[in-house]
Amino acid sequence: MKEHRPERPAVHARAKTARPGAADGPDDAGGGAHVTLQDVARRAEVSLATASRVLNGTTQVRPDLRERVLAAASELAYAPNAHAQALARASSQAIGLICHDVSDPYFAAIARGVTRTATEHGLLVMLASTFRDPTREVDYVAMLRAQRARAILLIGSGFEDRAWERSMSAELDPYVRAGGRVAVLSRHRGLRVDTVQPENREGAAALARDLLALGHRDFAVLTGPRALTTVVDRLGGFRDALAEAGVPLPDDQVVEGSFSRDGGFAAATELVRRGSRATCVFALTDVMAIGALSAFRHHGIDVPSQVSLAGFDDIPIVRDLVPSLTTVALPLEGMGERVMSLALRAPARRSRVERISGEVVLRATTAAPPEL
Amino acid sequence: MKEHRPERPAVHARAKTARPGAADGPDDAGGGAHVTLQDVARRAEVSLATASRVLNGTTQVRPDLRERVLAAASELAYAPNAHAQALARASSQAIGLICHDVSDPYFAAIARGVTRTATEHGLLVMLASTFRDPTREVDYVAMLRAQRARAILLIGSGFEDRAWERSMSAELDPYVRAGGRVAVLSRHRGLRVDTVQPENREGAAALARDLLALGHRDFAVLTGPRALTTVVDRLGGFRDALAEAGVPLPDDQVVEGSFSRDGGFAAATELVRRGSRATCVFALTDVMAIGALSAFRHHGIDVPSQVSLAGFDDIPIVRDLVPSLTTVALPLEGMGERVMSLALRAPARRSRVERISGEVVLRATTAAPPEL
DNA sequence: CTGAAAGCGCTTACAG
DNA sequence: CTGAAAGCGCTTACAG
Repeated sequence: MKEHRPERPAVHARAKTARPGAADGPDDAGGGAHVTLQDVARRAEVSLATASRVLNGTTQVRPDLRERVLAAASELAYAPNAHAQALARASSQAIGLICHDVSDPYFAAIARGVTRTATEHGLLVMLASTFRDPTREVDYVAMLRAQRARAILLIGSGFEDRAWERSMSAELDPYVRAGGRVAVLSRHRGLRVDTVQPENREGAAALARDLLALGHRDFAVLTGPRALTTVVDRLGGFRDALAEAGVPLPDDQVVEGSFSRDGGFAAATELVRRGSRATCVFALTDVMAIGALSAFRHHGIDVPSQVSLAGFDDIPIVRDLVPSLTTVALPLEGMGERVMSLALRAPARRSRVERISGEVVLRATTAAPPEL
Repeated sequence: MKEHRPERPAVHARAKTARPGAADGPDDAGGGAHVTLQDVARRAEVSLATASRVLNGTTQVRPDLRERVLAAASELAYAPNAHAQALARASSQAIGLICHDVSDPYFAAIARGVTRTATEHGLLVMLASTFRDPTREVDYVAMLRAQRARAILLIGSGFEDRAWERSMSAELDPYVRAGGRVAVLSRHRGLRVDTVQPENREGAAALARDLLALGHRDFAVLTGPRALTTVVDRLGGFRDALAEAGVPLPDDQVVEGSFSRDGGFAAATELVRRGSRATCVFALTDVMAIGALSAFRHHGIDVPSQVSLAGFDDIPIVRDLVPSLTTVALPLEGMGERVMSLALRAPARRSRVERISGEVVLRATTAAPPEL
């Protein structure tokens, strides 16, 4: 195909900007320049405008010209420069997805829903993992804003922190003002953006009631960082439902760990160390519950005969655990689809909130409390 | 901040291109235009060039001008247009990551390594899940090429299909010729690009030998689609090692399923249905093994006392399974870092191949075969 | 150190 | 239906 390479125009008004790896001339062996629409037009012997029209299918173009353009594009393996298109059209084909960690099954399932929906709309997903660093989260929003992403999706609990909220708003507000779309999952309403909101409080309360019905009266909770809204809601809902039944949840029965398998392991271990006499333990997320399950096993404590254990989320793997995990099921993949769809809809006068209810699923990690 | 909004120049050589949501004037309530460098320069009363220099820190700029530019940018909440930058600089800040499914723990772990490394280099990751559709894979490469992604990473087994190989090369070759970088994980060498190659064959062979040492002589294998190179290598390595020990692997003891939890469940069920008398089953991936474990349990077959089970990959969860899974451990996150790093290095004369060896980890799903 | 201006690769009203 | 040309928002040699 070398002989097909069109000549660059011999005369430029001024010298071309030198670019690394963009050598012109005969010795472009390693790293030639990209083929441009101009190249295609020249080879098809039509104007730039015509070539553009053919390739975008906007207007009618005479069949023979059309053929020539298509042939030229294919022969040159032309790929339009998305940046130039984005600039000229003032819109991009990408959306941004910010989560804490894609390798966490919870986010992975949601990301699956998001990417599938995005693909259906011909959009590309730019993925960012913050690893729970608030600063990095703000930085990513700035990058996505620079990318003129069509929408920015914030997945995962926000931080209860005024300073963070301010700097986040400082990025988000101008983005929205300029026409950007923002949708979030599991956030406090402080952000005033379209939201998909799992009913954490209600789900945890329903779980508490089912656990009480099993006969439990001594509970412990494995929580994540208190600064996360999800933690506040799930813990609050659980505690309130217990209180309604006249069952207290002593402070020393609430152990904090990170929202991870190891965090759950550590928190459960700490619980054991404290000599907890809880007959039922609620881990605020399934991922923590998995760690707790391992910790109990490690300490020779049988689940559920000695202690019952419940999680929250219903990530795919927990069905296959032995014993299978009791949890509050959330339609994770569907939630991903919902946030993406929400962000694709025209903005509303006031922010929308889609509530997602959780469903308690009693599996094998919970049973009646052991006899005294 | 409304009063700070700089006036647009009153006179244009011709009317501004009308853009949806880009209204000028007083009623830009919903969806104003983005703030541009021009706006910043005007407010700081400097030239465009100076504003650009300050914001990029390239050249020295007089301190007072510098201050003014910085102040203006911050007051206007300026975010540079990455597309314009990409166009002017002829390079972008994004890399593309193509995998089969992010929500699969195997890919999730690798994606984690990739994104972490990308972040360290200030790069954004564009993520695409193909859900194992070869056509979609080629389409994504085209999109990433259009985005002028700095690098394209292909994660996951390729397809043994001439037609697919051709169309993939048709996209990849011009991309590489134009200076794009490509690195792949688990591919056949046909693609001639930098590769991180887990030693599937050797790992499976080592596993076979350890299983033989345990006393097993009757094996079965749960495979994925034969068109995947990973399947060919793992199955081949396993079978060859058995053959070396004079142990056959009958064709009817090799059951094919999809590379997923459900595929593993189905394949194991089929094995049971066939009345297999294998004492040891090798699932080609951990994800399949998880499904198989559930299937055996479902059929009342105890692992490992009645049948031993082994997987491959060592995804994070398998340590927490009960019984914990015997497998061939691959440094998944590290592999993600390696592909990303490979793609960031200058291209070599001939493609590099980094071999990653797997390590057999005997856990609780394997034991000596039951007495006859 | 600073500014005017060309150029990056497209799209699209405007005038045939 | 087609082409010449402006404009999208930046960067960066070039000439002070």
